[in-house]
Amino acid sequence: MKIEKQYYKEHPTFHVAVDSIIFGFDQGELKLLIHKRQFEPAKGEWSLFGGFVQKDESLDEAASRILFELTGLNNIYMEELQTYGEVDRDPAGRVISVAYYALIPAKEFSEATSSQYGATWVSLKDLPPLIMDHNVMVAKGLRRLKRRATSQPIGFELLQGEFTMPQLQALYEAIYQSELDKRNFRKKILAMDVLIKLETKDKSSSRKGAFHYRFDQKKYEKLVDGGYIFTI
Amino acid sequence: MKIEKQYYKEHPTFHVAVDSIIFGFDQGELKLLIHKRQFEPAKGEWSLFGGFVQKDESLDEAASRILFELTGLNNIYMEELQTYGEVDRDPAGRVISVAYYALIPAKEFSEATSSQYGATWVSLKDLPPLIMDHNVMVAKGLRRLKRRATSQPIGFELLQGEFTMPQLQALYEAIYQSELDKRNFRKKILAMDVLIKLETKDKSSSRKGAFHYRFDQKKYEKLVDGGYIFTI
DNA sequence: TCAAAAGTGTTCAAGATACACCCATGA
DNA sequence: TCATGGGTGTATCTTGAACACTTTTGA
Repeated sequence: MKIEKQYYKEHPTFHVAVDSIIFGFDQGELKLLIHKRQFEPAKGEWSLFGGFVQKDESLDEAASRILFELTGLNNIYMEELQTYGEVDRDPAGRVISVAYYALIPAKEFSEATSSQYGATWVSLKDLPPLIMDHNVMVAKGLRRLKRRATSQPIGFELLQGEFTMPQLQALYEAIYQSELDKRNFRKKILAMDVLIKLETKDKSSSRKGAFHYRFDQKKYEKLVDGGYIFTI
Repeated sequence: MKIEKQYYKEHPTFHVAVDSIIFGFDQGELKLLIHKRQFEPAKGEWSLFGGFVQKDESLDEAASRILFELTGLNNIYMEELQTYGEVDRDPAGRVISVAYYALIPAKEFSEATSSQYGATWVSLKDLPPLIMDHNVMVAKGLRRLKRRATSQPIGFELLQGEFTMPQLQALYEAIYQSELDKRNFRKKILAMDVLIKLETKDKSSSRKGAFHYRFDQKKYEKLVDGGYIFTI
């Protein structure tokens, strides 16, 4: 253990941060969760949610912890997006930042904003300038979201629990920023055969009401294990 | 500058390494460049090419530098793949590793092995066990390569310069590990309209000889800028 | 002259797209 | 009763998949 320690010690160490691109979906719009930075530099400016990795946690754990601390949300779908390591990306010192991308289910949407840290959902259409390279991270996150959406039923992550076909369609329209034909959309989604149609209806947006659906997690996992690739 | 420095200093720092998954293509096979580790722990075991990030370089720069130092190759296509940060992934201490994926053009293939560091090309079919989580990294790199290959003319990175249709097809067959119909393959590739057919022939593999092609970089960039998505 | 790889078109099936009307309901 | 959003089927086009023979040439 001595030789290696010595060899490792010849090399520098760095602060490692995690920044999360948190997408949500509300009122027909795709949104991003941001807040005003609590510390210098750039205190008070718009920023992604982030924080420093600690000694006893993995990167994934750090991302989850920070999301929980700042929004109270747990068990959120997160995945690593990209690591940013330009020498001068942070004016206050060398920080290597691992960007994560996360999807907040609609039902937890409002809870996320009740935090003490001033979390705010902003529409992606009018995203303000963010600190440092955070706008670059968001652009990359959006690209990933779009790609994911074409090959995985990612929509279900954003709409956990019960949802209606028109809601699911609106979500995909928000992601692609284009309109879809509702007959073709239904056909494709139902052809995947991973939805359970419920007896209940959602009447919040029409007199007739739209049937609730639920995502059949077990069926989905079976298909994926069997090598099935979703295309939406 | 004082407040922030103080805030940053409350947080731990980490060794940050770069490990490269280097793909090459030779004799109809997809290969990976590895070597025997030069230092403890796990000295002498098979490992990806890697090293520690230094103070004055970005992650991308570190990856390029390390590739150059260990193989003498420059200007190689590299992109970040994923960052690995499990607490105990390195038995000798906490190291966060950024995995890169790289494609070595066929014509530089043999030069890569002439290094003093014992670089060796191994077929992906019989990959030996690698140290730590390097096998996981390779698996992820392979998935990325396959996906990239379906949506970008990545083959041209691996076959830089002049190549023939049969060579290009062999490359895609190696990536997908399945056989392709040569008529359909030609049709698709030529439909992309980014290849220049040359007058010369490669006669190394048949009496008749196969025409050389070259990738039309400018045409390709124009198409991509115009939003075109390649599908192979 | 023949062996060995290069080169070439057409048919068919499946999947994607375009498109218009009836239904249920509460106000 | 009517305005509003929910729900449904068919025809057409596009795309990918399957498939066999001719050409060139050096040995």
